Amino acid sequence: MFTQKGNIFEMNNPTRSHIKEAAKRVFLQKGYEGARMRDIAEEAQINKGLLHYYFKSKKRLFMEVLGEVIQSLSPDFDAIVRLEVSLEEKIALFVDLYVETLIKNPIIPPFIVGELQRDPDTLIKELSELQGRADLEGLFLMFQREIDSGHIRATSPVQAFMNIPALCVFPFLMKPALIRLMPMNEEAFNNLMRIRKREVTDMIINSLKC
Amino acid sequence: MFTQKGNIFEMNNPTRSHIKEAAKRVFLQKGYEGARMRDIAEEAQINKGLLHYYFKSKKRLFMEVLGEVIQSLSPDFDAIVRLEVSLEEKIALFVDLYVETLIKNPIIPPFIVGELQRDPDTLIKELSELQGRADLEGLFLMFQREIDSGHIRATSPVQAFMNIPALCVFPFLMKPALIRLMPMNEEAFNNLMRIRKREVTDMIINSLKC
DNA sequence: GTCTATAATTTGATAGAC
DNA sequence: GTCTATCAAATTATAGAC
Repeated sequence: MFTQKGNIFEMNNPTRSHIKEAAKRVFLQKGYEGARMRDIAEEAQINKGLLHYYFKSKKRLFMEVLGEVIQSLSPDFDAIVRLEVSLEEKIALFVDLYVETLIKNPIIPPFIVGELQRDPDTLIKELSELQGRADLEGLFLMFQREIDSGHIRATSPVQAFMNIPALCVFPFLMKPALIRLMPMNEEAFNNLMRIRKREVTDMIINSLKC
Repeated sequence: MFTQKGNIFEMNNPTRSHIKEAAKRVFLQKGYEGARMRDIAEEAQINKGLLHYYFKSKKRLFMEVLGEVIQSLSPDFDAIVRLEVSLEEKIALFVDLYVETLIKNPIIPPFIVGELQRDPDTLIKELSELQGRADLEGLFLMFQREIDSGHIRATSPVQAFMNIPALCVFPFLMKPALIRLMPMNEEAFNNLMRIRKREVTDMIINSLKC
């Protein structure tokens, strides 16, 4: 019959989704190995038995959470690719979207890095099912067009595409170190990242000049 | 009397250091939470009892391993800073050292990211005791001199110093994804990173031009 | 020092009352 | 559905023989 798993039924099941949200916070913070079912029950302010009633096992609960996290990872870069603006503006928009998304979800990067180490295949599988492969091709095509028309220098797209995430995400991975060593608070860090947008955008654009 | 903890006595205690090396491999691979004392015993090909005989507890064993990992993180950037070569060459040397170190120790970055999330204060404390603070000041001084003499544009050193690690380390954090999505093997990945050195060096130098 | 056996604790999972 | 009580398995840690 109707499974309780789909998102469509989730709103009909406030307790279930409430637990899942609590689990998401705990898993994102502590990772799969570090997270305890007890922690999740406390975070959701229910007892452990109920966790198993709704999700059967820690693994299954985690898989559902992972699915949702992956889903949320796909803000529409598509829209930017299709915009009728210059490459420079597109890059600026990419960087802006990246940094703002990271400011909203600062603990996703270390979580992804941890999962990539613990169980890469499962994570990759979930990522692949995001059907976002087409977008990537669109990106490559755009890139090639720009090279052919002489707007940018011929360069490896793999290398180039790595640079925006590298420059944007890395500071968030080092955030616990940065805020302690500077030192600075959450807000100061976010300000630094917003200022950094310009720096990153300029670097990327310069690196593509002929 | 003489404690067995110091490095001086370690060579007199081959079993102990042998266990520690095994523990290092397991902790680096699986992280503190994911590592099992049983895994470590198997890796060292001894039994669990002996682990506690030498290290008392998992926590203590981990702390010793962490200390050694942190120590190994300090290849001498100092020497490069002091070299009598142009800033451009220094940057190229930095990038080269960074990438080659990462190729030799590819699983350190995700380990550090994990620890930075799990217990940042302990990690930072260990890092601070590396007495490497002086070097950092030297780096800042060098940077400021270059700005004053007009060789590079005035820019935030915090931002600038983040860029080399970001561009070098990030691909290693994404390595499990990259080798599966391309796909490529270990050797191909390392080749890509060696080719990337030039790309990164150029980006950094360009970003500093007036 | 090294091993085997076992204790003590933690943790994921289940059973059953309400 | 939700809770309490409990179980079974896993995991860290210790005791004691050799």
